[in-house]
Amino acid sequence: MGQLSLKEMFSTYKEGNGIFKNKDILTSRYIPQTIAHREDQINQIAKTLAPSLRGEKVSNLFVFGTVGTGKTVSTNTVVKELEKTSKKIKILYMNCKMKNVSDTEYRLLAELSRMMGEDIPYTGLPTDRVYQIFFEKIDSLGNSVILVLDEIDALVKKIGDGLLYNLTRINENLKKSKLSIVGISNDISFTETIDPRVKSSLSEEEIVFPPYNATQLKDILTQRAGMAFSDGIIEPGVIQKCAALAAQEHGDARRALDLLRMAGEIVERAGEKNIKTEHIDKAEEKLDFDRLIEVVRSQPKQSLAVLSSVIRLTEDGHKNIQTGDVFYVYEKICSSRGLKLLTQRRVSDLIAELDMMGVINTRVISKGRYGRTREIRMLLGENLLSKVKKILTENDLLPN
DNA sequence: GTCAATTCACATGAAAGAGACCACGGTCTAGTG
DNA sequence: CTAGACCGTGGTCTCTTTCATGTGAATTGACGA
Repeated sequence: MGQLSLKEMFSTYKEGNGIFKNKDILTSRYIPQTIAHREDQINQIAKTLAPSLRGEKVSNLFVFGTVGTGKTVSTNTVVKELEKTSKKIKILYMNCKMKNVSDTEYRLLAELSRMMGEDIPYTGLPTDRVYQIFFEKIDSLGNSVILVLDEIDALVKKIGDGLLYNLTRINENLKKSKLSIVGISNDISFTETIDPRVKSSLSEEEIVFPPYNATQLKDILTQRAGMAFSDGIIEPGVIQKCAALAAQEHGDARRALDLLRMAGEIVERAGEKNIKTEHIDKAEEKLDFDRLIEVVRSQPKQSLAVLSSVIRLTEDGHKNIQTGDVFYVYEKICSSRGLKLLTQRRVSDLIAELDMMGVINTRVISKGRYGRTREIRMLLGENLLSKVKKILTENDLLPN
């Protein structure tokens, strides 16, 4: 690429041919002034947390709802307002899905302590020591502390409910401060998996966020699009289509916003003037594509080797691929590349992980006398497959 | 023909190990006045 | 005397292995009609 074309590219990029006024408004980081169709829920949250203004202990609160129903935004809005209103309230917000922050008890406590200004090393300390530091720090604040645990189901899945148990009982040992927990979860059935004692104390109050329907999504999109895009860019029907697609996906507003933003980016890059409905289709395709490629690219070598085995078997025309077949091919790949050979137990887990990520599709079936196994199918279409194969080639893992 | 027992090929769980990373405190060493 | 290098100990974290147990329907074989 020559100097000039780079320069040209950057300058058109900078000007962005006037599609976006403010792209940030379409990202999930953006917190809108008013949250449409969530007044009831926000009021409920506010009512539950309000006693903290008088220094009283607030009931622990559980917020449910599928992805993109505004749980996080609504909770954050209330909580931020509380913090602004009273200096006696300290908010600790933690997204439990964050990698390397909330993978373990230690890290989570350390991070929370850090939020309160305590310097804790990333590793090396005994966990009970970190507990102690955390307790003491909270008590020393002498405030109402509200701990918001977003995606709390992910936390329990990773490190169990022991931490939650300790947190719910922490008030018994606190002299000056009071701690309340706000748990946010996508998974309503999640409470069934935790210790009943934790469950009862955690869900003193519960608030459910129902999914948005298409009409509500349309309102939200219209509101945001007006601020994010330049006037007259969006052709009629685009918002409707976006809302309808997202409504199919359990009323996920985040998805809807992503679609709209991606459509805008596609139009911007193509140097066109208007967003048309077909751009939404393209956006949907591209979002899925990008996500999957990113997932594959971030996989460790062993996992890629397993994926490579599946691809190999598929391309050789095998139907009904099962774990044993994959392991057989995987063994060959490992020995020819000098890669360390994992046990079948581990490979079985890797296959399950690939399934979770949506790269392959598996189903556990029992074939009677011939055992029980996973039936494995490739999911990737032509485009994705060739891109994935490129990644495999980069890692020298493509058979032959 | 019927029905319970058997069997296969893994799935799934739990526990424990390996090796990397890190903090902390003690000891050693070289440099300084 | 002191700052910094170095070492040993004790801790966590992630990935993995080892051992153990579970699973569901095709197959088998005993039994009775």
